Amino acid sequence: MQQYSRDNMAELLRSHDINPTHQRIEIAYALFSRQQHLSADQIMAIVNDRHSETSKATVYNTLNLFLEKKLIREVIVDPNKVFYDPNTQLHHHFYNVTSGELTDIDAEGVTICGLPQLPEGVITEGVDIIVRIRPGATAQAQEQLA
Amino acid sequence: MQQYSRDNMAELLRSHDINPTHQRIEIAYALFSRQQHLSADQIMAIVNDRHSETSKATVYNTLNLFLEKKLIREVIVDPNKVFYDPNTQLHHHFYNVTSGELTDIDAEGVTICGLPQLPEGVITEGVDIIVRIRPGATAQAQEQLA
DNA sequence: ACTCTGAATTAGACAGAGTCCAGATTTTGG
DNA sequence: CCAAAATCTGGACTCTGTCTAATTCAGAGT
Repeated sequence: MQQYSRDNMAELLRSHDINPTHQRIEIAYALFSRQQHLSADQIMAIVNDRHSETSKATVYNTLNLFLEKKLIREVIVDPNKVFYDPNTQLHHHFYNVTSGELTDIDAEGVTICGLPQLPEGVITEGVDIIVRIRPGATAQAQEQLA
Repeated sequence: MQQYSRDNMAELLRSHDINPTHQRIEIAYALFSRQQHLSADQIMAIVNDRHSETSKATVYNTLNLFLEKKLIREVIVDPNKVFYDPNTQLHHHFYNVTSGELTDIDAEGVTICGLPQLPEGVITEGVDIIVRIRPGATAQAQEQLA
C-alpha cells in the first residue's frame, strides 16, 4: 500500500466493517503509519502524546475490535504484554528476549515439514514460529532444528 | 526417566545446582509427577491442596529459579498466564485457543526450512512453533504453510 | 436546525498475574 | 549448639486488561 494518511485509515476501517471514529482512526494510524509492533500502552502514549484525548478503555476496546475484524493481529511472545501487529500477512517473528524487540520474518519460502496430523475435530487457526534470540557470539538458526 | 518420587526430586534439584527445600521439592514434584503444562496458580493450588503451606511469593520465586537453572521451560501462548513445562527437550505445541489446552508436539521429524539468516551479533535461544487450533470441521495443518 | 436513538467514549472501580520488601524461619557449617 | 546465610512469608504494590454506569456523539428523519 502507498502512504498512510488519516484519510486512508477511514477507508481502511470502513472496508473492514468498522465505523471510523476519531479515536479509531488515531489508533489505526499509530499502528499503520509506523509499521511496527506496539503494545497497548505504547499505543495509548502515542495517541495521547500532547493532550490526553483517548481513554484506556477505548484503546483496549478498539484494539480488540480491530482483532475481531481481522484488521490487525496479536503477537504473544512476552509474558507481560501483548503486541499488536498491523501486518496480517502470514509471517513469523524474531524476538530479542533481551531488548524485547520484535522483527518480522517473511513467511515466503519458510516451510515446516513433519508436523503430526491435527487431533480430531479441530482446525488450524494459525501457525506461529518464534525464533527467540539474544545478543551473543556467532550462530546459525538452523542448528536448533533437528 | 522412571517413576517420580519426592526423593528423585531432591536429587534432580541438586543435579541442577538447586538447594532442595521442602517447598521446592513439592513444586518440582507437582510438575514432574504429572507431565503437564501448569500455570503458577494451578501449581499453587496443587501444592496447597490440603493445608496451605507455600506462599505465592515462594511459588513464583521457585518457578523463576527453576527456569534460570533450566530445570523447566516456560510456554507463552496465552496472554493471561505463563505455562511451565517440565519437558525441556526440544518440542513444539498445539494450543487449543478455545479450551486453553496445550499439547506437546515431538520435535523429532519436524523441520523448518527457509528461515533467513540471523541478524548480526545475535544467537538463537530457541525456536518455538505454536499451532493454534480450535474445534471445527476437517482441516490439514499443512495448508497454512506456503 | 432540532430531536431522538443507538453507538461510542469516558473515568474510575475492579480483577488477576506477578513482584517486592522487611521481618520471621529454616538450614548449614563450624 | 550457635551464628550466618539462605529461604520463606504475608501483605502491599504494580501492571495489564476488563467492566460498568453515566455521558457524549453522530446521523437519520422531521
